[in-house]
Amino acid sequence: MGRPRNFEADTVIERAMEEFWTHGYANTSPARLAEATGIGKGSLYNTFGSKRQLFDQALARYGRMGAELAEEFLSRPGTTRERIGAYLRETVDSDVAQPIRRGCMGVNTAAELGGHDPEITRALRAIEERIVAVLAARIDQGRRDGDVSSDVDAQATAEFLFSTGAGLRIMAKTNDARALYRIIDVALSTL
Amino acid sequence: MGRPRNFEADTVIERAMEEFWTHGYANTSPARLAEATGIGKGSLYNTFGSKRQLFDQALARYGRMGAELAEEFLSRPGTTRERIGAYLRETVDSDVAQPIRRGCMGVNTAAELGGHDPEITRALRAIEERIVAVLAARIDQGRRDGDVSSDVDAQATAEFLFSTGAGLRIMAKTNDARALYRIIDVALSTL
DNA sequence: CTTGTTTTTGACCTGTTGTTCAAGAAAGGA
DNA sequence: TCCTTTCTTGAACAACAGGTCAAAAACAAG
Repeated sequence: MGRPRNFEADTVIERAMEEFWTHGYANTSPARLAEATGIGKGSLYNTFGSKRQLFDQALARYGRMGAELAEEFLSRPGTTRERIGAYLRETVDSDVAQPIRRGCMGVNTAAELGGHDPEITRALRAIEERIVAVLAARIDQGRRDGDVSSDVDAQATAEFLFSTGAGLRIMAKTNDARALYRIIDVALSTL
Repeated sequence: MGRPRNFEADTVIERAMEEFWTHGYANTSPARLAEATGIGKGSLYNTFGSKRQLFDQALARYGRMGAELAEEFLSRPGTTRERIGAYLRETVDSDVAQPIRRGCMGVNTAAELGGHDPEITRALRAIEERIVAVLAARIDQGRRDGDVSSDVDAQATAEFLFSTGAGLRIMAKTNDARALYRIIDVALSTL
């Protein structure tokens, strides 16, 4: 009953995510969101409640995508170092391929709202923990396989590599791919 | 001749820097700047031209401060690893000490405006190069002193450590000091 | 003093922000 | 067919953004 929606909420969230990702939270106006998603401002508010709630959903979606990407790259065959290297290079490549360097939405959000907004800070933390867990599991596997020294602390190194990823996404705003690749090589020498 | 200023431009830039640092560019309004600096909006525009130009000066000041901090920490006695470790821990400590985690103004600016605004991107790049040069010089010294292996590529490792610093400042938004210290320890193992 | 010059201030301006709302459109059920 | 319900849209809203400006204030020189 009632008039049916003429859009898919998921598609709207995806387009909103792109917009927030590219321009940040403060610099993305409802008018811009309406244009990017193709639906009216009224529908946006009717469906998602507020700009902030839409952002929450966009960030959650981004977090899921990020975790899936990490899982995908780290589960493929190869040594731990090869796989983590491929994963980090992939993030660099996809970053550099974009006409404007938008970096990582998680990192950008951490810079803009992390520490100020408790709810967003928690959400970021949850995304971080999920990816760190994937990295730690892969390093642990490497220790069992013998391609990673047993001296390596899987959790600490996973946190370090996540931090390296964050740093890389910031550096991607001012550096070219070659410099970023060099940084990855140094980071991988900890394995 | 003429009415004298009843404020020091440098003090105003410093206060504005704090404001931009804490809240970001978009989230710092002229009204807020006027309140934080203690002078009227008119004087602000009369002296600095625009919010953007004031920001440029604030960022330049931040860059100078950052380079000086790096020089100071790396010039003190100790091994390369000790000194760079102390420098990285210092940034973590000063971050964690603040009631709200504001991170690094350079990193925050890179996330917000880097890649979008060519002039700001260049300014960030200049700050980065200066600090990387300080790090590279210290690593080179370490190689001569013998506390760093000659296998270590000073420039690449300096870029890596700068990137680590950027990552740490992002991680400081969601992690406690202990986790950040652990990340520093792993990063230092590349030396 | 006056005059000329450079500040200072807050009121004011225009455009935009995030949000709401009234009016109408598109369905199913009575 | 006419409700009822749920959706759509864009106009309208108060608040605030970034910026300007006229008037008054504070000095030095004549």
